[in-house]
Amino acid sequence: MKQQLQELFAAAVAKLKRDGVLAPEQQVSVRFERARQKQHGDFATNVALSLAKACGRPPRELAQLIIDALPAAPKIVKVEIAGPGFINVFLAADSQFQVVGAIRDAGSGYGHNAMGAGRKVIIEFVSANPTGPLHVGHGRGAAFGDSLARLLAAAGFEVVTEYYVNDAGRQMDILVVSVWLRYLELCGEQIAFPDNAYQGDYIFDIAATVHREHGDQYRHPGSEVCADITGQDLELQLDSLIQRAETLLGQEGYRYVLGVGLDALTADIRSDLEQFNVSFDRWFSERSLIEDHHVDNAIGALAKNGHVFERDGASWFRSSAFGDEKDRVVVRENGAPTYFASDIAYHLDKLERGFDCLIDVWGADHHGYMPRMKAALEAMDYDADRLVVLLVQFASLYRGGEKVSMSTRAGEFVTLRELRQEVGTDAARFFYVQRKSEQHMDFDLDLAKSESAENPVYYVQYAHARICSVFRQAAEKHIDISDLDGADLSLLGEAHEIALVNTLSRFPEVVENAAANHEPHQVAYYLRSLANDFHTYYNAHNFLGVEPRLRRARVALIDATRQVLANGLALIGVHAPDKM
RNA sequence: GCGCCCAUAGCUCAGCUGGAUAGAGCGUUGGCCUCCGGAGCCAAAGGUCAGAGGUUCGAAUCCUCUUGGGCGCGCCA
Repeated sequence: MKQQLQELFAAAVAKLKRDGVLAPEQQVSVRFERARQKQHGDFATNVALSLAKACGRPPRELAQLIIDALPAAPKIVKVEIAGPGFINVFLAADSQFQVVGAIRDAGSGYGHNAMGAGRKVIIEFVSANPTGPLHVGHGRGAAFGDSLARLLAAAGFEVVTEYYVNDAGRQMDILVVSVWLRYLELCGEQIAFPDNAYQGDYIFDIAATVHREHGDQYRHPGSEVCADITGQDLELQLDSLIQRAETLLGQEGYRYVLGVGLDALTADIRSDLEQFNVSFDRWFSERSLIEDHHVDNAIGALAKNGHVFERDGASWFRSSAFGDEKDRVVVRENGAPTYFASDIAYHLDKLERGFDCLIDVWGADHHGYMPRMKAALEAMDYDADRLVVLLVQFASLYRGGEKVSMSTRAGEFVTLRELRQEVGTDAARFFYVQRKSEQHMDFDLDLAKSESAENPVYYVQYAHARICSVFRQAAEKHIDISDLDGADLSLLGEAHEIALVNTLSRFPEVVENAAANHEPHQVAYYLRSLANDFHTYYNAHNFLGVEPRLRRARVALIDATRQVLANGLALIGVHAPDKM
């Protein structure tokens, strides 16, 4: 509808150009907004206001000229000038109800569009280090990234989702040490477990697996393991323990412990996310990049273009030449590539796989990382704009009015699993996705629990269940609601029906806007308002207990409503239940 | 010190990319059919859009400054 209006008005503007009212070279984009208030009609445009200055006429006079130049359109019943020069358009009510048929025809495809034109997009999100379970902070990124993927797919993009597994580097070493020390405790050794190793209970479970499978095979005397490592700096102590693990376990043993820990943690994360209704097309291993020499190749690509130099025994990428605030190390003095180096390789890999657009969802604490990543793409002759980084602000967690720490090492965080089990996946996802991603978020656990019954998600789901219930009632009471396709929609026209159908027809715009701006929260807000329109209608009118022709029209309308509720909920990964 | 994000009702948040009288939920107060599910509906109260300038027909929205909060500024990941 919006588009039809734009075409009509574009025609009017073209006529004014021919008549010399507007300069032929004048750039004009007619934009329509839905009127916020009923007395302003259905749609409004400010085109006369924005063009008034350029053509030297008062806005209201220009508005009249545009209206006079408008081609005939049966769907428009009235056009009027309002305020300083807005043009308000009033549509014929019966033409608006046609969307009911369109929705029922399109089914689950209603609201989808072709904006993406099949362009390939890869969305990387969560990508939490596999050193412990996901906590509620990760939940926000998961809910956001997954909803965004659904949204972009609905907008005609070819979407692939990926989880980048940081299975290389020091954190993995700390994991090995943590597991090994707990294992040694299980063997009966006296160990002073370091405060800065991973404290969580899940480390015991992994250690128990090692012990169960290999008994005392990796056992060494506690005195030997812990010799000479007291009294130093805590991080240095950890380094010493890592070295000790390497020498005492040997390469094979070390890799084994690492593998057990990594497998257990990634499997845990994966099942956790699946129960959160989030699944990834691929889990991409950082380690594989290093072992397959992709990291070397990426550094080579930078070097080939002359952007790598040596200093202090390390290799540096001259990212400052591309807008970064300083240069960055890619190969350490000890010969090991940095995390940044593998990340460059990872992004190069994504580009080489043919993705037009790379979307990274990062926690806000990584924002300083963006300039160097973009710099790397440019240095390898790629357009940096192909990388879109979306920052998700932190969720500050409160319990009983006090801020809760979310440190993985301390093991004191609230896990996503706990949240899910307490409030449920649907409520949690809706709660997360309601906030736009760049908004700071206060997540009060007590509140989330106590209000879970008040969560708007139930309001929306209830609307869906209620409609399903109407259909069940009809079947039970043998009320005829067949041939909805043949319903005479012109029988509709109550104020509540007009409000409802208006909201229904808005859905495609909401999807397009939400996808274009990467804002899933718009869908959540839309759904609330759609559910509100339905509940209001439900309370004011009877569907089944009216004469058959009107019944058929009304049931067709609520069937379309059910469809849009289901489509919208699907976009944010929330179930649309038949009953609650 | 430098950089990024944020500040809207008592609380948690929207505000359609600069539009008309700033909106929801929760909380508070008062109402609703013996009828398709009351996890619902209707109504009321609640605002100097952090503050000050600027841009223009028009600013919560754009620019500058100030205040207040979050987060960064590693050969960690």
